[in-house]
Amino acid sequence: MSVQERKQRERAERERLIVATARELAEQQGWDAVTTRRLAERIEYSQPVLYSHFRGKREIIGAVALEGAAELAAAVRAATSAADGPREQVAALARAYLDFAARNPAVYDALFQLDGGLAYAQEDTPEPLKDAFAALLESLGEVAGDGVHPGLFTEMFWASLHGLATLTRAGRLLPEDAAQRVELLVDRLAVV
Amino acid sequence: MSVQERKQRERAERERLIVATARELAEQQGWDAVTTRRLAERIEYSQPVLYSHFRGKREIIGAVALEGAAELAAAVRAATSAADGPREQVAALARAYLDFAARNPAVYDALFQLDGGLAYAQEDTPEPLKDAFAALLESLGEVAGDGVHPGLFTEMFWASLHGLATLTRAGRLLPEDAAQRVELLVDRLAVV
DNA sequence: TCGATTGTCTAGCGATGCTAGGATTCGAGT
DNA sequence: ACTCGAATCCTAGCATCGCTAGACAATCGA
Repeated sequence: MSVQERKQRERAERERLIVATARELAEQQGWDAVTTRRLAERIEYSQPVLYSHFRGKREIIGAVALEGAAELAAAVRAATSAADGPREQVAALARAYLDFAARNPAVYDALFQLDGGLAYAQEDTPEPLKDAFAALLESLGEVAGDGVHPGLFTEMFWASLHGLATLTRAGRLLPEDAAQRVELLVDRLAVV
Repeated sequence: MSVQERKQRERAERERLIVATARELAEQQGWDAVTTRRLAERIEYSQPVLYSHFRGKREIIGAVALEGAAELAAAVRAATSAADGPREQVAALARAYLDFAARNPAVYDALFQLDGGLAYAQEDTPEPLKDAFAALLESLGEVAGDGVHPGLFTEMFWASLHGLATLTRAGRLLPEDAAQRVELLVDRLAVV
């Protein structure tokens, strides 16, 4: 039995290597540079090995996305728990979210821009995605305001952050005033 | 001279045909289906003809984006001018914007998701893009609130709309509550 | 030690964006 | 009216993409 277990371990290890390498390559040179050939070369295996772990490139993107969702949730929770008062918590959340998007553009793309074959906003949505939304909800729900559904408010707030993140990174918004825009957004949206 | 003029006209006409066909194909089957071969076949010319009009696929996307920017600006202005009062103008603007994004997903992608090789937020930004932003600014500047820079406010509002548009269309947000989210956004962001 | 199963690789398919170079058409000048 | 040059267009091909079939080798159970 031990032999099989060792093989399973090695296989899982290789799968992590694939995901980590894909992520690394994407952050370095963008997702366009993440081709199955290059990826295979970097992990020092042949192309078909990738397909014994994932159905295709999409699933690899999806795996990076799930990894990123967990990190995003952790980053948001760390930021909010270190802040005092609802207003400051929300501001910290917004900054942490945008900071994550700016620091991990490829991961953010995998999560929200590319097709990773993941289900969103449904029952069969993977746990890390649900949890990332939950992390937002925890702080944002408290500033939704009277009579406003916390989930709906969170969705709207999240969408605003997402818009700022993507437009800024795509060069549609100048990054200089990013901080001011965040402050303005928090001031208006959060009811304290 | 007349001969040359006729040729120029025909050439311009063919360029319009390329852009219109690319847009049509993208709306029908998505941008992935817009390959140079399919596009060439639809316009009943060979592939290299495309490259005598545009540097490559990117520029074709860019051309569709510029066309879309003009339409978006017109749609926004039509909606705001038909509404009474600042609050209702902003709500109409938001609805018109999201409606445009939902009705013309491929054009919206060309504008804000794909790389059309266009410059944004700079001096050499094409006029239609500047004008689309100006259309937003005209109405949104009035509800920025005291001491808030109208341009900055418009950028933030625009980012929020963009986030709602993209997340909804990508299946990250359920479309059922779209209207509620818009109303909430307008209520919070617009100072009347 | 043998046979079967598992694991991996080489080679190749169809499709992509883009381009070189030849063929054809067309207009200008005599 | 005729020829020649230039503009115009197409055929064919390149490198690369995601993905897969089928051959080969390594490994395990008997």
